[in-house]
Amino acid sequence: MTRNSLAEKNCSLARALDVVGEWWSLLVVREAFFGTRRFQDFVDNLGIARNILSSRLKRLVAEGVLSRAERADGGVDYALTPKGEALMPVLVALMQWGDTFANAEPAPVVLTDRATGTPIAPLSVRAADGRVLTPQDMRAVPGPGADAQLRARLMPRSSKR
Amino acid sequence: MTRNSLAEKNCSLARALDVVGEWWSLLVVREAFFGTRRFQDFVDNLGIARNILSSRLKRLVAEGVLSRAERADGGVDYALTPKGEALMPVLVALMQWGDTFANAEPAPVVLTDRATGTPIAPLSVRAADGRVLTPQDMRAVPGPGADAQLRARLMPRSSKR
DNA sequence: CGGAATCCGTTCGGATACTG
DNA sequence: CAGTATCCGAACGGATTCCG
Repeated sequence: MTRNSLAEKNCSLARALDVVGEWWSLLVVREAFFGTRRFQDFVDNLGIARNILSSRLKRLVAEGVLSRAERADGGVDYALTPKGEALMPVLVALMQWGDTFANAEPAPVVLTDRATGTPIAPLSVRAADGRVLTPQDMRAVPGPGADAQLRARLMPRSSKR
Repeated sequence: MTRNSLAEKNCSLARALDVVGEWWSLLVVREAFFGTRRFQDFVDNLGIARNILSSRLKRLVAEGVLSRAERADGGVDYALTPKGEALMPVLVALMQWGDTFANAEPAPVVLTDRATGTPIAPLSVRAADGRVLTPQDMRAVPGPGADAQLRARLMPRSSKR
């Protein structure tokens, strides 16, 4: 299995990518964040092919990222579940990185704090005590779910780098 | 153009995905974070096909995410550039989400603060003043780079939701 | 060791048409 | 409106081979 093999890997990142790493998935999730709920609106706003959208929605619903509800008038609403809302940091991280490094300057969309109307802060990785960490400040260590191979790969190099 | 059309879109997220959204890209970046630098090590650690790795490395170098340097002994080193290191929040966000929602419980890898050895904090989106924001606390507004269509889509819905 | 090149099956994704 | 079904070209990705 080409893609699914990723999910089997001993890696949370691969697992996450297996769920939302497909080409349109995160765009669909972002649309949902923006308030889009109808099939047709997704099509119009994203310019996505209908069969692909159908496939992505199905997958996201199956994974519990979106909920699907038929309305009284026959329409169908897709909305983010808590699991889907938990993807916010992922979206924000990607958007901010895109704005900073991969864009032709002017940000098309700005996320603001509803209370103050001011833009949100740049995401930063922090220690448990709140200190902002750089990549050099961090270290990857085997967790409880690490297999032997992974453990061997992460432990030995004491502080080489 | 199938994929490239994404990059043309008026959306930082799409731009970011165009660069690091391909199937192996973020895994490669994560490996680089873990200290992997040699072609063969990427192959061994990720189980990626050599031609695909070659393609991804080339792209990431071209995009300025990785640097490529030939060493005295003829070997080649790939390392993260600042632009690549700036992807850390993206990786962390995905890993944490995967750990929390898409995994069979035990985290295979734990990122720790090198100074204290304790796990890093969960990522959270914050307002400019540091308050933690929920998705409901946020609002997407058109930025300076928004086109007419996007502007029309983001403005009108005053506070509906 | 670090690729480039080729082969080949699978999948992706757009377009279109059809259904309820 | 919300899909489903089909077609088809393009891309992906693995395996293998060859090379400096």
